[in-house]
Amino acid sequence: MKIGELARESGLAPSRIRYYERQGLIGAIDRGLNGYRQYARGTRQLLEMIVVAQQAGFSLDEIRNLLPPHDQADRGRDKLLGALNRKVVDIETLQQRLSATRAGLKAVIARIEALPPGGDCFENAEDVLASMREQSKAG
Amino acid sequence: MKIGELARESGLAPSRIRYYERQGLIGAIDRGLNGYRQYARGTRQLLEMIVVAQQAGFSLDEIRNLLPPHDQADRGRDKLLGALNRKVVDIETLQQRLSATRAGLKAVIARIEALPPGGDCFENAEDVLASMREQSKAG
DNA sequence: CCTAAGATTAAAGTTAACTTTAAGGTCAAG
DNA sequence: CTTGACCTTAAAGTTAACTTTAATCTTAGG
Repeated sequence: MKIGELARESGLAPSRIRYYERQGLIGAIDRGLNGYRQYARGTRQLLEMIVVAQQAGFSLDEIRNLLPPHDQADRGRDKLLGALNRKVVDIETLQQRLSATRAGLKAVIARIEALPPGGDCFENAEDVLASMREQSKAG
Repeated sequence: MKIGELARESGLAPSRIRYYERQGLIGAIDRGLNGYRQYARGTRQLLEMIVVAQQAGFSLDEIRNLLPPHDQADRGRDKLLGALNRKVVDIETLQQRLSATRAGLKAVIARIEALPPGGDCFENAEDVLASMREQSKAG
């Protein structure tokens, strides 16, 4: 599979795929006699994992450390499992942060709705935000 | 309150606060006779809201549109409520995306753990990721 | 054979979100 | 009245994550 096809299938620009390669995210790629990159079937899934992780707020640098080494297959399996499990924990952390944020926002909204118009919103939001901070420490 | 004090209280660098002002995130600030910025009490909360929104994955550009105009107080109240409610929706969307991601990861982990060592991880992850994509469309 | 589509590289350009720098003005303390 | 901490600005520098450009090579089709 050449880069153009992989690009169409994954929805990523070829330049982006080459960029990820330069950044060490997808390892060394097989080359045909002409020098063209030849991708294995798994690469599309790998790219998707990268994109998913990015959407969850990970930098490419973090993702590189999260992904298994591209060479050794079996030592990679254990590292992959460890990385995936840590990633789940990271996502759970993020979820808790979002829950706290959402709860805080809802509290702020309730306060503002209960107020007579004309007051200083931020003045009244102070303790709400304080409790948000507490909550996020506890979470 | 001068910028240094606000910086200490908020944990943001003064340069960052001035940058937010240039970007229109905190509006025009009162100046003393000496030209120093004089911040109102609410500014610390405003900065915190900005940071929280950033951590939830919003760009400064999105945040600018989310925040109420800095001038009119009462028309601002309604816009603020609208913005906050939309933000809650945004957070809920993100939470759903994260849940889908987490579920997908857990499924991938279960698959890999069930495999005999030596196989091609990505090969087997294919339909798992397919179902992840379904889930995120539905969510 | 010619052409168009698609592959290659290195290097430069872009955008967001800041920080750093340079050159200065202000203010409280000794 | 000078020193040091803090403020001001405009402009330049930084980092991440890409994209664009330029110059060249390969391959498939009429």
